[in-house]
Amino acid sequence: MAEKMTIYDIAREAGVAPSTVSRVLTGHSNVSAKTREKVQAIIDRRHFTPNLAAQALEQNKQRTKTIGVIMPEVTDHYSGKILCAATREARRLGYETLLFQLPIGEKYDIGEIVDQLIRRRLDGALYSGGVLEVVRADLPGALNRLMEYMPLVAISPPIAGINCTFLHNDLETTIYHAVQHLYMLGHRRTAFIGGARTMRDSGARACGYLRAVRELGLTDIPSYHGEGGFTAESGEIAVLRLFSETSAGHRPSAILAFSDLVALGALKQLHVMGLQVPEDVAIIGCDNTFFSAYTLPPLTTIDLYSEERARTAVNELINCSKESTPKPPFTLVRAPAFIVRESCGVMLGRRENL
Amino acid sequence: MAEKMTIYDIAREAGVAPSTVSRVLTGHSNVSAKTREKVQAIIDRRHFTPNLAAQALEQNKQRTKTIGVIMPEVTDHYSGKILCAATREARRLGYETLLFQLPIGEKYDIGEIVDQLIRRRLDGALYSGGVLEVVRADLPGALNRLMEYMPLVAISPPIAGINCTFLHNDLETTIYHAVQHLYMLGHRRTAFIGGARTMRDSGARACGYLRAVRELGLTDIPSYHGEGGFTAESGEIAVLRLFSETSAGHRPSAILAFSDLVALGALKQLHVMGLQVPEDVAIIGCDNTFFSAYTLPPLTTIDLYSEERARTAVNELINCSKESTPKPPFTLVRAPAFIVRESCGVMLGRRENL
DNA sequence: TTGAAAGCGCTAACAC
DNA sequence: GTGTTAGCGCTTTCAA
Repeated sequence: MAEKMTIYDIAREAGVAPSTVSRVLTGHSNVSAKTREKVQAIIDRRHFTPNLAAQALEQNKQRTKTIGVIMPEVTDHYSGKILCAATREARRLGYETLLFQLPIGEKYDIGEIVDQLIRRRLDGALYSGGVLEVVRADLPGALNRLMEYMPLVAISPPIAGINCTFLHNDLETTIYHAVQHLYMLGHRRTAFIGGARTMRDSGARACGYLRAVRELGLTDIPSYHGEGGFTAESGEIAVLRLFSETSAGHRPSAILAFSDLVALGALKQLHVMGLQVPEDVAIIGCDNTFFSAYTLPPLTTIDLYSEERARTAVNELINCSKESTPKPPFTLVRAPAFIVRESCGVMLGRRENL
Repeated sequence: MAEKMTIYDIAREAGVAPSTVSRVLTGHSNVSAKTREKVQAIIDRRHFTPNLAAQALEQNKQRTKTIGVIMPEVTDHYSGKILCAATREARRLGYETLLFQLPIGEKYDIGEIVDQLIRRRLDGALYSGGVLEVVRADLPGALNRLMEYMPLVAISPPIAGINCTFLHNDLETTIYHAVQHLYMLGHRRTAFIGGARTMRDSGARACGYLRAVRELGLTDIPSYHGEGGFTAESGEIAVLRLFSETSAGHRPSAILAFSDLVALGALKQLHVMGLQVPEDVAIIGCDNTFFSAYTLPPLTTIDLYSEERARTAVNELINCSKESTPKPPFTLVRAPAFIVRESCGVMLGRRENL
C-alpha cells in the first residue's frame, strides 16, 4: 500500500540523529535554529507525519490525543449536537474523538465497550447517556473501572455509584416550571408522554412532572403518564391511546412530551384526529431541535444547551488528562432555558373553561 | 491514574513467557489447552486488555482496528444515519470509527485532516462529503495522498481526479423522475431550491433538474433555480424570494427542494404566506429523514439508502485492508427510491389549470 | 546542542 | 508447545 516513512528516514536525509528529528517534532528540548529549520523543511517536503501509535507507547504519558465518546446511536438531534460540538472542540485542541455508540434496541455489553476504551489508552472519556441508561445495573461498575484508566465526564444527571464529574441540567425543575406554565394558562389536565417505562420513577422529566402534578393538585390519571418511547411514532401512539383510553371529560387539555421528536409525532396524531393545537390541546416538547421552530404550530420547548456542555466536558477531560494527580470530580448544574413559542398557547392567554 | 498492566504481569502470574500470553491473546499459534486456560483465566480475572498502540506498532500485520470517517458535521440526519450505520457495522466486525468532521461554515485544511488520518495509521477511510464538497480544489490531492496509506471508499458521486471506490446514488436520474412526476401531474412551473451556488452545474440534483426542465420544455426562469442553502431557514428564504421575485403568472406551481430540511423551511414559509400544499404548491424533498412523514402534509421525498451504503463501505474498507495487494477501485451505482406521500399532490390527480 | 542507546507493550521469528 | 529475543517508531535519559 504505502512506503512508511520514519524519523530515521528524515534523520538520514537531514544528516542528523533520529533523536534530533524527534526533538524538532515535539519541540521539547533545545535544537539550534539552523538544524530545526533544516529538519522541518524535510518534514514538510516529505509530508512526514509521526506514527501516533509509537508516540502513544511512551510510558506515563497518555498521548493518544483521542477522547472517547460514549453515547446512544446518533439518530436523534440531541446526541448529534453533543457529538458535533465535542468533536469540534476536541479538534480545536488537537484531539480527535472516537465514537462508541450504544446500540438502540439491541443488547450490548457495556463492559466490552469499556474494554475497548481502555485498550486504546484514550486520554479521556465523555459519557452522554442521560436518562436512557439510568436503568442499567452494570453501568456504574463499568464506568468506575474505566475511570481507573482515564478521566471521565458525564453529561447526565448524577448516577448513583459513579464518582465522576457530572454536567447536569436541572431538567426536573424546568419540567416543573413547564407544567406550572401550563397551569397558569389554565390547564388542570396535563399528560406526560414518551420516555422509558423504567424511567418513570428515576428520570428527571418524570420526576418534575409528577412533582408538579402533586404540588399543583392536577388531575392524576394513570393514562396521563402511561406510555413510553423516544420516537415520533411513539408520540403518535401515545396520543392515540391517551384519547381513546380517557372518557370525554377526562381528556387532557395539555401534553408534555418527552422530547420534540415525540411531540412531533403527537402533533401529527392530533392533527389526524382533528384537534387544534394549541386551541384544543396545548403541547410542550423538549430539546429545542432544529425542527422545533418549523412545526405547525412552532413548538414551545426546553433548550438543554447540549453543545455548551459538550465543550465544557471536552475541556475538562483534556485538562484532567494533563494533570498528574486526579482532580476531584464535581457536579455542575445549569438551568435549561424554557423557550416559549406557539404550541403551548400563550397567545391565547389564561383560559378558564379548559 | 492507573497501574497499567502488561502481558509481562500476566506472564509472571501465570508462570509462562510473555510470548505465550501473546499467543493466547491473538489465538494465532498453538498453545496447549491447559496453558491457554490458565492464562485466559488470569486475563479475565485481571480484566487485562492489551495495549492497542503496541499491537498497532507491529509492521505489516495487526493494524489499528479503526476506520476514519470524514464527513460534514453531523447536524443533519443524513450524515447522522451514515455515521451511525458505519459505526455499528464497524463494531460488529471488531473495529471502531474515528470521526473527522468537516466544519460547516468555517474554513479548514483538508490536508491537515488527512495528515491526522495518516498519523493514526487507520485501517481505512470512509469519505462522505457528497455534493457539498465537490467544489474544493484541494480535495483530490488530499484524498489521493490518503490513499497511499489506506484504502478509501467514498459515499459520493465520482469525483474527478480521485481514483477510489465510489458508492454512488444516481440522484440525477431520480431527480429527473421527480420533476417528470410533477410534470405528469400537470406542473409546468417547477422551481428548485436549496443547494450550494457553486454546485449548480456539478451537483447531481441540479443536473437532473436542469435536464428535466430542458427536455420537458418547462418554464425556465432564473429565479426558479437561484437561491441556495442547506438549512430549514434557507428553505424559508428561498420560498420568500421565489414568490416575491416572480410576477403573478410566473409563480411556480411546484417546488423541488434540495433536502427534506430545506423543504421543511419551505413548508413553513408557504404556510405563513397562506398557500396550501399541495393544492397551491406541490413540494418534493430529498433524504427521507425521520420527520418527512410527520410534516403537514407528509413529504414526498427520495430515499438515498444511506445506511446500506455506509455498511457496504465499511465492509469494503475492511476487506481491502486485509488484502496485501490493493484491489482495483470501482463505482457502484444504485437507484434511490422515490417515496410518494402527500406533498406532491398525487391524490389531486392530473390537473390542467395549474 | 547533538548523538547513542535504552526502553514503551506487543508480536513473531527462531530456538529448544 | 514454550521460551528467547529482536524489532515496530518514537521519546527520552545520559553522555559527549
